[in-house]
Amino acid sequence: MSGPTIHDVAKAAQVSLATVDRVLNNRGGVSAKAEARVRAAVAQTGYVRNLAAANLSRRRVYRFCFVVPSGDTGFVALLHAALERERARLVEEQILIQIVPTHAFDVAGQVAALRDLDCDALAIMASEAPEVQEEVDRLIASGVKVVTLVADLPQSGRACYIGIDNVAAGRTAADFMGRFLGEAGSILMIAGSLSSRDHMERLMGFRAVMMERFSHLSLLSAVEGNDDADTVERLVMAAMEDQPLVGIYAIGAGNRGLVRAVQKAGSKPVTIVHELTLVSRQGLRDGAIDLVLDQDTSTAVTTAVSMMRDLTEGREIAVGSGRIHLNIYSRENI
Amino acid sequence: MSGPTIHDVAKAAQVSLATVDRVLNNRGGVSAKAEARVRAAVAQTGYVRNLAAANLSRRRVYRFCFVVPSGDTGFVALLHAALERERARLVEEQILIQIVPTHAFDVAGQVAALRDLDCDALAIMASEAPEVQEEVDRLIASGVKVVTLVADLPQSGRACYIGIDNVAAGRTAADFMGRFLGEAGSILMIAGSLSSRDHMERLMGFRAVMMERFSHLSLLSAVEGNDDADTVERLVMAAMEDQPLVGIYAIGAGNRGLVRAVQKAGSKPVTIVHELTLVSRQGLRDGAIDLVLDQDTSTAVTTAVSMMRDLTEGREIAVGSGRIHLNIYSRENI
DNA sequence: AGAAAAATGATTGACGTACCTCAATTCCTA
DNA sequence: TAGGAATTGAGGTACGTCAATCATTTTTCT
Repeated sequence: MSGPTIHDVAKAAQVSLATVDRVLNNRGGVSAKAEARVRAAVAQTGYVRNLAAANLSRRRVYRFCFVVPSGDTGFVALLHAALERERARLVEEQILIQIVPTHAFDVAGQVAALRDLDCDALAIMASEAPEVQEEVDRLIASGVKVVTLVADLPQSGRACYIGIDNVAAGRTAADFMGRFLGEAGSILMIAGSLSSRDHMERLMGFRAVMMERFSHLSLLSAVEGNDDADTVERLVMAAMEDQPLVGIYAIGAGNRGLVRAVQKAGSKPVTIVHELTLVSRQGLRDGAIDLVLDQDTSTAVTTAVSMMRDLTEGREIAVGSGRIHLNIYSRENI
Repeated sequence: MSGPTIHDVAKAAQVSLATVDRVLNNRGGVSAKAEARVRAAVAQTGYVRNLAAANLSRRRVYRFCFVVPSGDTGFVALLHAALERERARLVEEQILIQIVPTHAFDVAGQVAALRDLDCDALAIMASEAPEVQEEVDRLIASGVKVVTLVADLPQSGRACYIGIDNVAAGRTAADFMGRFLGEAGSILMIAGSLSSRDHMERLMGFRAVMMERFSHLSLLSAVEGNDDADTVERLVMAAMEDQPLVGIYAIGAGNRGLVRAVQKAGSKPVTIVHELTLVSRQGLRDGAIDLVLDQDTSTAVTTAVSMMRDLTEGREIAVGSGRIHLNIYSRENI
C-alpha cells in the first residue's frame, strides 16, 4: 500500500540498513561500489523518503518568524490576518509561526526585533536601512534562512524576495492608464514615500511606459502622500485646482483620502491604486477607482512559508520563484 | 522544544493515555466527566495532534486522482505540466497523485475512466454529461471525495468547484473591451463550443456588461471555433470580410489561428483571449493580443490538492474557497 | 604476513500517534 | 449486595526514519 522504504532499498541493493542510511544521509564511510548499488536500488525501487517519518524521528520543528509592520487597517491588516490563518493551519504540521510586529518606519525598533530572534527562518518586511540589512546579514551568518516579504532588501544576503515585480506593476498601471485615456491631459502620481524602493520602482515603470507609448499624456511631478489619507486628499485637491486631471496613479496607502478627493472632483479622472482593501474595494464599486493592482497577502504568506521550508530543508529554490502574481481588479472581478 | 503531546494531556487531565486516546479519536466508552477533563486538558496545554506522526502511525497514504483531458498544447498541456510538478513534490509527503488522461469530448471514455478508480479523492475536469455526473455520484456514494476542476459539474454532488468564476471573467473581458474602445463598431465573440457551460457563462457575462454599459458597441452573434486554430482563423477572416471589427473576444482555444487572422487584418481590433499559453504570450508581445484572461494551472492544482486533503481529512471547507483568481495579463506584466 | 584503516552489518532506542488486548476498578441495577 | 456492565488503566506493537554504538569483515599499506 505505502511506497518502498529503506528496508526495500537495502534488500534490493543487498546491503544492510546501516549502509543505506549512510548513503542517504551522506554520513561517509561507504565504498564507491556500495554507494552506487544503493543509489541504483533507490532508482529501481522508486524510493522516496517519508518526510513525516524523517521529521518525526529527528524531532524537527520548523520555527519560522515573520517580522512585519503592525497596523489595523489597509494592507498590513490583511497581511496580519493572512498570517494568523496560516499560523493556525500550520500548527499541526509542526510549523510554528511567530509574528513579530514592528512599526513601519522605526528602524531602531526593527533592528531590536531582529536582535534576539530564535528561529530557523525569517520573513521580513522592513525598511531598507543599512542597520536593518546588517542585522539581517548577522542572522544569515548565524544560520537563519531569510526571505524578504513585499519590500526587498537587495543589499542583504537574503535568499529570495517574495512579492510582486514593482517595476512591472508600474508599467502595467501605465499601460492600462494609457489605454483607458483617449484624449490628452495631465496625470498625477502619488507615492507613499519617495525614498521607499518599491514605490520608486513602481514610479519608474509607470513613467517609462508613459513616455514610451503614451507621450500625449503629461506627467506631473510625483508627490509624497506619506501613506496618509488626509495628506493624500489635500495633495489631490491641490493638484486638481492647478489643472484638470485625466488620471491619478496612487502608489502607496491612504486611498480613503484619494476617494474623497475624486468624489468631489468635477470630471472623474482615471484612477489606479495599489492593494485591494476595504476602501479600494468600495472605491471600485462606487466608480471612484478604476483599477486596483494588488498583491495577494495570502499568496505572499503561503509562498513565504513554502520558501522557508525549502530553505531550511536545504532544497534548491528556483530563481524568481518568489515572484507573486500581480492581481488586477476592475469593478467586474472583485 | 516541541509542543505538548498526548502524554502531557494525560498528565494534565490525570487520566491514562488510553482514555485520552479514546476521547481524541472518539472511540466511545468514556464517561462524560472524564471526557470533559480531557478536553479541558487539551485546551489548557494547547495540544495539537501531530499530523505527521498520526499519518505515520495509521500508515495513511493519500491517494488522489486527477481525471483530466489529455493534450500536448495550450491549456491542457500546462495543466498536465503543473500536475507533474505537484506529483513530484508531493511524493515525499505521502500523497500519491494519479493522473488519468481522457479525451476532451469523449463522454464514454470519461465514464470508463471513472468506472474503476481506486482513490481517496478525485479531481475531475470532464464533460457536463448526465452519464459523467451519474458516475461521479456513484463514486461519492462509495466514499470518494470529489472536486471539479476548471469545468464544473453543478448537478453532481461534488464537494466543491475549483476554477474561476466564468461569468465574472466574461464581465471583466467586456469591461476592459469597452474601456479600451472609444468609438463604436462591431465585436466578434468566438466560443470553443456553445454547449459547454464555462464558455456559455463567459459569453453571458460578456454580453451582459456590454449591454449594460457599452451599448454603442454592437455584438455579432457568437460563433463556434471548436477549440481549433484553423476553424478560428477561418471564422475571424469571414467576419472581417463582412464588416470591420473593432474587437474580438475569444473564449476557447485555437488562439494560434486567431493571431494569424488578426495579423492579416487591416486595422487591429482589440483582442481579448483566455488562457496564457505560449501562443497567447507571444501574441501579447507582438501586439496581436491585447489582454489575456488566465486561470493559473499551478494554483488550480495546488488548490485542488489542498481541498482534497481537507476533504479526506474530514475538515470543513469554506464555501467559495475553490474560487481561483482570474489573472489578467497585458503586455507589461507577462 | 601482519597491523592499521576502512567498510559494513547488526542492533537499539527514540520520535508521537494509532490501535489493540487484558486486567482492574467503578458503577448501576435487580 | 451480588452480578453484570461500563469505564479506566497499563502496556505492547507498529509506522518509517534518524542517529547512534559496537562488532565484524574486508581492504590497504608496509
